[in-house]
This record gives sequence, C-alpha cells and structure tokens, in this order.
Amino acid sequence: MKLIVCEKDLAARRIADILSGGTNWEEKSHTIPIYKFSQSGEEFRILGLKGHILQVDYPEEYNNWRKVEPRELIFKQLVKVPINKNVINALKKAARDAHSAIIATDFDREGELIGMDAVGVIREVNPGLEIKRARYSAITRSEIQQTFQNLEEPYEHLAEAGRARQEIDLIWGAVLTRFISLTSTRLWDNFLSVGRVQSPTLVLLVQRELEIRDFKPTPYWQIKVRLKDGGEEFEAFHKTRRFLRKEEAEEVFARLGEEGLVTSIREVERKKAPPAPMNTTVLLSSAAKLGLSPASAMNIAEGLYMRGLISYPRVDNTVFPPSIDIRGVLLTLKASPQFRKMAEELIASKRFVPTRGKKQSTDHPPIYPTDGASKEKLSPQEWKVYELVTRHFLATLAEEALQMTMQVDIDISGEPFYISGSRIVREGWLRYLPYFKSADVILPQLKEGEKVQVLNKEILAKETQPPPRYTQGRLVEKMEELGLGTKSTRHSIIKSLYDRGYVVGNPLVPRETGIAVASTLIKHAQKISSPEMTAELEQDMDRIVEGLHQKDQVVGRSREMLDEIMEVMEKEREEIAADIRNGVREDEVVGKCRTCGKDLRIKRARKSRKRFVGCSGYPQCTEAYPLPQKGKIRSTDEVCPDCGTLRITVINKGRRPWKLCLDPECPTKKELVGSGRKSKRGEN
DNA sequence: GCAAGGTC
Repeated sequence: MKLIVCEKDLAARRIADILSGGTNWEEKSHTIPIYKFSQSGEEFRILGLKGHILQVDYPEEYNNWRKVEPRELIFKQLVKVPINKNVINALKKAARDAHSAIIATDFDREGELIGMDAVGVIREVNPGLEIKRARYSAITRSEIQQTFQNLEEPYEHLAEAGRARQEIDLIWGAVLTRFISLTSTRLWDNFLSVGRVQSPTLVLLVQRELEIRDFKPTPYWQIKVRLKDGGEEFEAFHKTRRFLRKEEAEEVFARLGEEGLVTSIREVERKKAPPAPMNTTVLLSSAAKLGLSPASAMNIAEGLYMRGLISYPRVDNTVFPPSIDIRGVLLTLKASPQFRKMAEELIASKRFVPTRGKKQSTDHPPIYPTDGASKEKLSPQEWKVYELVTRHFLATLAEEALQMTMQVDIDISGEPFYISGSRIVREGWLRYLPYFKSADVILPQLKEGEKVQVLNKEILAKETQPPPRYTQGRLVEKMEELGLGTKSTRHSIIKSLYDRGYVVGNPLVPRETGIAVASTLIKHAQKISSPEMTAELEQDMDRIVEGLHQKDQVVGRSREMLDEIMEVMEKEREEIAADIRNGVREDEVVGKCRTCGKDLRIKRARKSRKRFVGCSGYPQCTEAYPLPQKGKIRSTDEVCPDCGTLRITVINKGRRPWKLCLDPECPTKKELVGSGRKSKRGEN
C-alpha cells in the first residue's frame, strides 16, 4: 500500500480524484477521511492532515511562570508536541500498513515542515518506509499526473528553515511574554503578550496614536461664495484652498464684487478600471468596509468554502489560471436568484476574461463563487461575505466604468474661483460592485463667458486634521505591505491585540496598557518592536534553504541576541514594571464617580482579594460596587438610563461579551445578563 | 497561560 499525505482534506480529495480517475472511495480513520483506490495492482490511501501536526513547546517542568526566570528559558531544549491526536493516530495507523509514503503537502516552507513532521511520525511506527516527495504548485489534472510520475526527495533544508521560524518565535514570544507579564503582575487571564508579528503591529498603532495626540492643528481659511445662474444656485470656492493668514483671506474677501464671469469649463473623461481578482487581503479589507472584522470575515469565508459556495479563502494570488472555466462559474451562478440576471448579462455579452492582478502564484486561484447561493438560505453575515465575493468576481469580468469630471473656473473681481463635479457616464463594473461608488456631483449648465450673480460670500475658519487611525481593513493591508504575518494569520494577530486589551474599537484605538507595552519594547527590546525582525528572519531562512547556514546557527545567534536584551531588561526591571503598571492603572479607570466626580476604578479588596469598583476619593468618598470575579473587565462610556450608573463589559472565555450596570439593583440588569445567548461570534 | 504558522 502506498500512503499519500496531504496538508488538508481538500487537497487529499482532489488528488485522489485525479489519480484514481474518480474511482476512489472514502473511509474514516479516527474521524479523519481517507481516500482509497487501487491501480495496477497497487493500493493507495490518501490522507489529508489539518495543517501542522506538531508544535514546539517547552517541557512541562517549565509550565509554571512564577517558578522559572524567563531568561532561563532562552537556552532550554524545546520539545515538539502533537496538536491533534486523531490526525496523528490516523497517520500512524495508515503508515503501519504502508510500504512507501509520498509527502504531498503544499510546496512551501510551512508545507515542507508539515510534511517532515509527518515523516517523523511515520518513522516512529514504520522506520524502514521508503519516502518520496510530490512537488506541485497547483492541483490540476496534468500537473498532478506528471508530479506523481516524477517523484522527488524531501527538501530537508526547506523544512529546517520552517523549524528555525517556529523555534525563534516561541523563544522570543515566551521569554518576553512571561517577563513583561511577571514584572507587571498581569497573570492568567490578564497576561500581556509579545511576539515577532503582534508587537510591531501594536507599535504601528501606538505610534500613530501618539502622533495624533501630539498633533498641533494649523488654522487656515477658505472663501466660499454662493452664486446664481438663471434660476440655479450653487457654491464655489476660492482656488487658494488654504489661506494660511487670516488677513490675506480678508483682503481677498473685501475685494469681491457682485458679479462673476465663467472663464473656462473643462470636461475630462476618466476611466475607472475594474478591480483585480480577490485575494485574502482584499476580502478582509472590503469586508471591513462593510462592518465585518477580519477575524469574523475569515471565519465566515471558511464556512462558505466548506459548504462549497466559494473557493479556498487563503490566497495571495490575484491572477486567474486558465484552468478556471469562467463561463462555467457564471452558469452555476444562475442557480442564485439574486445573481441570475447579472450572470446572464455577462454570458450574453460574452465577457469571460477576468482582470489580472499584480500578484501571481499558482497554489490557489483568487477567491470566487463556486456555487449559486440564495439569500434566504444564508445568515445575514454569511450572505454579506458571499455577496461581496460574488459581486467582486462579476466586477472583474465587466467593462471599465467612465466618469466625467468637470471643473469650471469663475473669475470674481480678478479672483479665481472654481467648482468641480463628476458623474458616472458608464457604470461598467460599478454596476456589480456598487458598495464603494462615489455619488455624482451634478453642476448647473454653464457656458464660457457667461455672467453669474454673487448672492453671498463667506470666510470659513478651518484647521488641519491629524492623521487618521487605522481601521481593521487598512491595518490588514499595512501588515501585508510591511511583510508582517501571512494571509492566514493577519486576522488572528489583530484579534489577539483586542483579546490582550491592547486596543479597542474600530478604527483601532490603543489603550494605555498597549501604549505602555509598545513603549517598553521600543525602548528596551527594539528588535521585536519593528518589522525588521521578520525581514531578517526571512533572509536567514533563505540562507538555510540554500544550505549556507544551519538552523542551529541561526537559532543560536537569535538566542544570544535575546539574551543580551534580557540582561539589560532585567537590570531595568523596576522601571519597566512601573511604566507598564502605570499604563494598566489608567485603563482601570471605569469613569467618573457620581458622588464626588473623582475617578471610579477597578480595585482589589485587601483581605478577600476580591475585585470591586471603588472611588479613588476613598475614604472621603465611599461609592463602591461589586464586580463579577471571573472574566476580563473593560470600561465603556455608556451610562445606564435606568439606574444612572456606568456600564462595563465582562468578557468570559467562549462566551459573548456582556454589558453590565455597576448598580446590581438596576432593573435592566436581568435583561442585559440574559442577552448572552444568541451567537458565539461577536463583532469587535 | 507564552508565538506564529498551518488548518477545521
């Protein structure tokens, strides 16, 4: 029996179909599907893993954070532990009966690592097994058939590069996470984390926040006039969009007479190209514009993919391979009542060539609908994502949109004014993807040389605005630009910043705890506060792949570097502890006290160690409220209209966050507590 | 209870 090991069930199923010509059947082993078939007297079994099967970890004796100095962890031996017992058992069982195995995981760094981990498990039960590697970059009939006739050897170096990443990420993550959590005594539910990807992402947000806080607005002035042409009234602005001196604006203002002259009208037709095909980043950033967090958009997309409604959602590629039958996709979309007409239109106009994006890879096609769904059969959020994917796909087939833009120049007493407008003259792809369509600005019918009447003039005092905060959608894009995280992890990295209490809201606003942690890392562990650590790791991994470096050299150097950082951080322990505690303390403020106006904050009772909300004016002010003893507490700026006390959010693991009035006697309390029933999926 | 990377 030949055993073929794939990275995921989808690949196993499709490869089985191709190699067997559709004669394979499915059996379950330890709940894992295995595809079987026979060919020229040989029996085949194809097994799909669920991604990584092992993870690196510290041996159990180091589990207690308080009993181990974080710095000691740096040079400790790491172990690998199974992630999913069913997968391992199914793999072992199949390996026992096999006389050879073929590793057919994705051909990339993590895929090779997954494959080599599988080889390790296989060898435990069947040491002499012959092992080959099937290298393919797309699951198409021709490529799979060819690949399996030209098997290769495993790429040990590639897997080693993956191991280096695993080890470095765990060592830096564990040591620094424990160190800052222990020094600031933020433990268990409230621990503070540090990581190669999450920390530079947090720093990005914090630096923007500090820029906003430091921002000094510059005043400027605009001149606006109200004009009349025949019956129509309209507004025009002075061409000096920003007068930096008020006097200057006033001088111009004083000169303006009661009549203006249309000096020129320019019309320009602009082409708006349809979007490139959708990859994960585009899916997440578009979904964010529709109000879905990247984490829930990804979750929902995963579910739609599992139900066969959209293609694989984790992809960088933005170029459709020729193997995708675009016309066929449109035909299946006719099964959707909501999209039947649009699909028919595109079929009738024979538009079967999609746009091409800049990122081309062959592992998966861009995200597209694989079946026609109907709105009634999906939840509102599922429909939102399905609709987005489908509309985006249709847009990539449609013709470009045309927008007419107009600028009219008007002279008033020698001063230049303008009005500008635009309108869509051909909808093209915007018809399918109307979410982000800009509204038309229609101008009055004017002619060059025409006179207009000045009805009114006005000086507007304005100020320059600080840079905007990152929205979740923009952050996903920025992370991709900086090389932080991957298509599969960015959404979860962002979610963990919320879970740690580093940020709130969308756009993301850092809390004081997040600012304190970021500032500490910038100051004392610069390395892990910037995207450069990832960039350098990538270079080191390339050298491992080329055989120029060994994994242990790279990890060893990284350990030394961390040790030097930790030596300094240990010396500065008191200062670091104070900085982070100050940040944490500020976030413990729930709001203002109703009685005395001072801060209400989360405190702990001396004797019982139970937490409660008390007034910082104690003992003069004795305002106090009980708190649930479990779960994370976050303040809100809401005040209950019934009892008049502040509301807080309580977050318990695996449950939907619930809001609670501080006053335990509040009449609305029962209803609020009871609202945690409906769904596990919460929006941030 | 640590990270980030796969995948469900």
